[in-house]
Amino acid sequence: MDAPNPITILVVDDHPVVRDGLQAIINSEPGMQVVGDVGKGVEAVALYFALRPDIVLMDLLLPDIHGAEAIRRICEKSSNAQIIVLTTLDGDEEIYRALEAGARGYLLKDMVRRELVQAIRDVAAGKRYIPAQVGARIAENLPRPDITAREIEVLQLIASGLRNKEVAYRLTVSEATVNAHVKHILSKLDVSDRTHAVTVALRRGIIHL
Amino acid sequence: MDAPNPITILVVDDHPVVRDGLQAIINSEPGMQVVGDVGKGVEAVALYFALRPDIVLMDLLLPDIHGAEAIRRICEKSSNAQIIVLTTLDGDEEIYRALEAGARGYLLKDMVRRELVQAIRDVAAGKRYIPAQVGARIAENLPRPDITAREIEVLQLIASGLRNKEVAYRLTVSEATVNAHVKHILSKLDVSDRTHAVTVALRRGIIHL
DNA sequence: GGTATAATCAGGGCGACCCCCGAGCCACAA
DNA sequence: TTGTGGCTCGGGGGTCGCCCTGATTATACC
Repeated sequence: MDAPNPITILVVDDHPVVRDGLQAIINSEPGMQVVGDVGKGVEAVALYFALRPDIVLMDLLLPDIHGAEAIRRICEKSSNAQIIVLTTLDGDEEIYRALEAGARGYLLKDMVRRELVQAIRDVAAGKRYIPAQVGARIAENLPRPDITAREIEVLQLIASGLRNKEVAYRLTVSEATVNAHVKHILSKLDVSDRTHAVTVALRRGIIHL
Repeated sequence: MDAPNPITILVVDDHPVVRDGLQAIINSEPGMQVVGDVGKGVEAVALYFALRPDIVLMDLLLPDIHGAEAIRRICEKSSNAQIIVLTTLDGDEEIYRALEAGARGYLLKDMVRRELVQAIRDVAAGKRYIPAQVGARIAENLPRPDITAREIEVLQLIASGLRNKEVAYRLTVSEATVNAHVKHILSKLDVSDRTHAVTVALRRGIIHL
């Protein structure tokens, strides 16, 4: 054997076909090996501590909890965990949340095989792997738009078609307060109406359908 | 050999990892074999007529043209083409457009291996394969919401944050006309404001970000 | 203790949105 | 021809979104 210590990898993705694809790519590469794969977030956390892999490939859209939350739970107890995010989402907010949670790398799913292998080797070696495509996006929009948790609540309710008065009732505050939140949202997202605010927020991953 | 005539399959998906996963699943199954894979729509059409596979697995989100358009181009010249749509999208409109274009099956990407194999065998045998999850969605919302092409234009412009007056200018019509279109859109989508109309349209795949 | 920010609330004003009614033109089908 | 439906356009009126200026609490940070 040429690899005394192959890189062990845990694959987390809710699509079986993607898990198979990743296994096929990784296992055909010398020096790395998939030791487990799972489709749900909580199971991923449990499996991580059972297997202690060198690398975790983590999708963000999982059926139970958000991938960033799974990353946070892992890094909370094991700060040296090396996790690479692997997703189709390229909204700013998703990237920020994943990196904040402790991810060391970020891959978009339209990557080619070479990029995946390189990312695994880089992160396994202790480096970070942020592709130019993603890095540029972060550099562009800094400073991060500091949308408040409360503002996101309002945004989500607006997206579901509620009027300000209805949002106010739902959040048990006055309509004036909702007006203020909306004003701040429009300002922070640099748009001039609530509809555009919703589409921008969706594009950035601040809210979801 | 146990399979004198294995089912030949062309895989169309813009994600290399998904193509690898599909190959891994299919080629490990007796009686079927991937004979080609490609990531773009126009190349898929060309490759179909070069390879003449029994089955095409077609993603809808492709970098160049929409998957439904690729299906249409194939079925135009080869009406007996057997195409299975394979996508993460579950909006009504996407399903309708794909089936109208000539697709014989519709699979969501969170399927398991068994479903994929079954769908291939069914469609190769001349049957249709519409999973209950998708079939129910079609049954629910029938009759199909007949949103007009013009209304979709308006919807798309509204989603990008334009006011009715700006939409009118962009389409070189009067504001009264745009008001009428908006009224019809709200009625057909069964919502009461433009913001909700946009989110519903996004969910149904009528428009995209 | 001073500063900053988030979250809460109020009144007034203007324009946009949405609904109601009406209408004519055109293409296609029965 | 008649009918159907899409696209176009107008007036009037009520509601709502958004802006403006102001304010008080609470929390966090230095």
